[in-house]
Amino acid sequence: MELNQKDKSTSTEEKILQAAKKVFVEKGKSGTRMQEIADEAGINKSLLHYYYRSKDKLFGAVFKLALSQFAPKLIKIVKSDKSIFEIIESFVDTYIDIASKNPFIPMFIINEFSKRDSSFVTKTMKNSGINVDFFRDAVEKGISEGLINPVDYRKLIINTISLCIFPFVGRPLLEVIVFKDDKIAYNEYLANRKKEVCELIINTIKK
Amino acid sequence: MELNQKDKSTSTEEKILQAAKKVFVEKGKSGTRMQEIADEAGINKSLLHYYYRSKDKLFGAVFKLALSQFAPKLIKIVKSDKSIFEIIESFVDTYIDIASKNPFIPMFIINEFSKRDSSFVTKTMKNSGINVDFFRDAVEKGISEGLINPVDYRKLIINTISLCIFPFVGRPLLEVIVFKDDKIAYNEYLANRKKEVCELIINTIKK
DNA sequence: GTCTATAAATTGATAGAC
DNA sequence: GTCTATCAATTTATAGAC
Repeated sequence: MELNQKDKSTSTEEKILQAAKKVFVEKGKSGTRMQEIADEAGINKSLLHYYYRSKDKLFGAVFKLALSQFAPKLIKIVKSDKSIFEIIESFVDTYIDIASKNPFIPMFIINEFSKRDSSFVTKTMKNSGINVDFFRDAVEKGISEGLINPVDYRKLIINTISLCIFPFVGRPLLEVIVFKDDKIAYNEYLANRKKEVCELIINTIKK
Repeated sequence: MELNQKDKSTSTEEKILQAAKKVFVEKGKSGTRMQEIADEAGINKSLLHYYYRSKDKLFGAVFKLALSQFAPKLIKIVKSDKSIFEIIESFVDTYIDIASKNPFIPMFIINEFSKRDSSFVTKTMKNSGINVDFFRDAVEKGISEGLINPVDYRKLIINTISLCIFPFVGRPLLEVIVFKDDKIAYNEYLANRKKEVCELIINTIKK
């Protein structure tokens, strides 16, 4: 019995969570209707409340799940004792990999953050384990060892994230304006993005 | 009489538009209540329908207004016959200037685009006059004149926009994670952003 | 043009049968 | 655990007085 319940992939609770994730990520919190989540999950609307009590709590579970697809792997990379070059390469590689498989999550997270107060952002980030101090240490180590030029670690991480995230967050704009509805061209561009971002960022710090 | 109506800054129609802009930009289309716009404008809710018929039409007017704060100036810069160096510098300078005065507009535009279908994006962009071909021409001119290295104009414009837009779109994240709620540090960073982005981009193309 | 009152539809949430 | 029925509150939109 308990073993069967551990098979969460088919449990109602899990079906709801996955359906909620799909709809919330696509339409945002305020644009989502509980009925649409129930339809997506193929179950009765009452069950949403039975398992998650309220829309707010269900949204909270979805947001946490979305964040957990990115945070742990990226934190591990930044915390490693590899060189700053390897950390940046690995960070860019992993970020673009995950985002390619979940292209709407970056916009979802960033947009919902911008619609809530900063205490929500602070609390959520603290819980996720994200901390820029490890990145700062890796940069300072690279500087003191003479590997890279002196550089502001904050500018470095912001530039790196900017270049990684924008192709996903700005996808609708890029597809129309830059790639003129040629989705193949956009995907080819994405495929080369890792190398391009790494080279650009490394060039700004290498001696 | 007609002269007084031309003074739109105090007309009811204009008061509604400005109030709607404030609320829509802050909360998004689905998160906005007509009552809140009326309260913000200090007028009766019925007047919103009297002047704009529906929430949808009012939103359309706001979106057009928001886009018009960025598009015309940027189009003019890209269309000019200046060198690609000057175009990039002027583009970055102007974008960050406008965004600094309207820090929530970039997120508003990009988010509402991502929540509608691509035909809406295509139609809106066509109406705005935005066209990447002028930028392509300026880049190719720079290449043929031997000013810059051969470079993909699409990558160039995407990298430029990425670096310009992210400090605004990702502001809640940056303030908390990178600047640890030190809003002064964030503003100092923003003040130096123009120079930083220009140098970074120019470095990727100059011989 | 501006207001009050209210219609008409939607939506989050609960009660209760099975 | 899952369903039907329904409540209570909200929200867009309109009718009509002034």
